[in-house]
Amino acid sequence: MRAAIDLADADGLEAVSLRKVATALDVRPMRLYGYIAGKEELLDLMVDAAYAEIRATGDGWREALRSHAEATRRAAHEHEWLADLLGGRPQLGPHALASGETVLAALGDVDVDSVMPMVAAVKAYVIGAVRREIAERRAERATGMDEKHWQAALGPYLQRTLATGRFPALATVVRDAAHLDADQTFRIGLDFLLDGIEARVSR
Amino acid sequence: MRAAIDLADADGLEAVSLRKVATALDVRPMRLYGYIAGKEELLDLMVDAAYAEIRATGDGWREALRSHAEATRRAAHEHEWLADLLGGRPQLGPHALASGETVLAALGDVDVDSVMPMVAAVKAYVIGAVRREIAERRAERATGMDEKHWQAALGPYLQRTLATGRFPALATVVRDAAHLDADQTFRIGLDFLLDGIEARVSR
DNA sequence: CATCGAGCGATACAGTGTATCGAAAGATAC
DNA sequence: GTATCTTTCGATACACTGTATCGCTCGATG
Repeated sequence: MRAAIDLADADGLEAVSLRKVATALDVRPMRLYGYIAGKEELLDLMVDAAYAEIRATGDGWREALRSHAEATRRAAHEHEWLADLLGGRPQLGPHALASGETVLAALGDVDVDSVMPMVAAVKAYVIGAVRREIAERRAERATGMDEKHWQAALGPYLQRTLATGRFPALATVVRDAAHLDADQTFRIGLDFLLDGIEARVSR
Repeated sequence: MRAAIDLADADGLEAVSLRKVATALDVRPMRLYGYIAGKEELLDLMVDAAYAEIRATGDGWREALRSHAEATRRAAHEHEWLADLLGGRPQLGPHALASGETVLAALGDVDVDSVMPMVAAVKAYVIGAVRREIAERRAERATGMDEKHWQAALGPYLQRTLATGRFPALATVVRDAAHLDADQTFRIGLDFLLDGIEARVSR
């Protein structure tokens, strides 16, 4: 599993193959099946290992949810392949459960029936936000490699398409709106969600 | 692309191979490269085609965002493979842009700098929520196949793990909290988010 | 009618995950 | 100490995957 994570960190998830993991461990490929049931289980183990770093800190439900969200995002920045795997399968490994425990422990004084929807909503938001963020980062890395303004980076295609006048509202927003960076976008969306939760919970 | 969607609808995304698509079209595999650049482009085309059904309806920003979210979820229910692809790469195809246009058009009277964060947050939530929902649905289908209560469905493992006492908060929530169905969970989270947006936008 | 060019597809290559089964090694019984 | 049994191990094989290469075929042009 550690070998697989190293491979994925270096060259992405599609670089993880049982054969490469085996050679990294100086072992014959079939030997891996003595420890894992197949590749899917290996991926699950990788995700669970990543959850070891995802913990909630601070007091109160809001700070717990916020810190858990930021920790998840941080882990995905460190291991971009996590964005490909998060939410893809239910995570019930020990580290994932321990991670959930840290956030639920901080929600002790919240109505028990509200806890699940709250953390489910935050987790859903984080998964989607991180996915989009990593996807955009990869696209920037693939094309451009240096240009900061994605308008120019993703090239003539969008410019041309927006110039057709078929998407007036989209063109207006792209032209007139301030473009926030990834950190701001993530935090604003998270604040939206936490504000909405606060309004319903404390009422 | 239509052939690929049929394959994915029937047997999941991993059943989509260029060879199978080719034989479905009664064509030799290499012939496909006259129309697409590779498999990734085919997947992008599939996603863009799915976006054709994802539109925002109704008046006002809240109803636009809500309907867009529900439409996305509906599309993912009809094409479960969409959950695997959503958010994985930036979507700039014509149908995806047209989909975004319908929601942005309904946000005309919102401060232009607030528009992007609003739709980004909703899209992120939807992607994550749908992913988790489909993942859970698949897990239920794989194990059990009939049991409604996932506590029993995912078997002795969780029961045993929770019984260890290492995750007291988790155990309490699982035992005491009401378990909502997927529809309710999705809508509650979406309402959290829309409420939070409303609080910040109209202020 | 001949030549050329472009579209096409058979073949090939380097991979992938995993099933099978013979060989080796370790543990047990005498 | 030897013989049997059992468990562990790995080489090989299979059915796939996406895609590069390149010779062939066929239609259009001179």
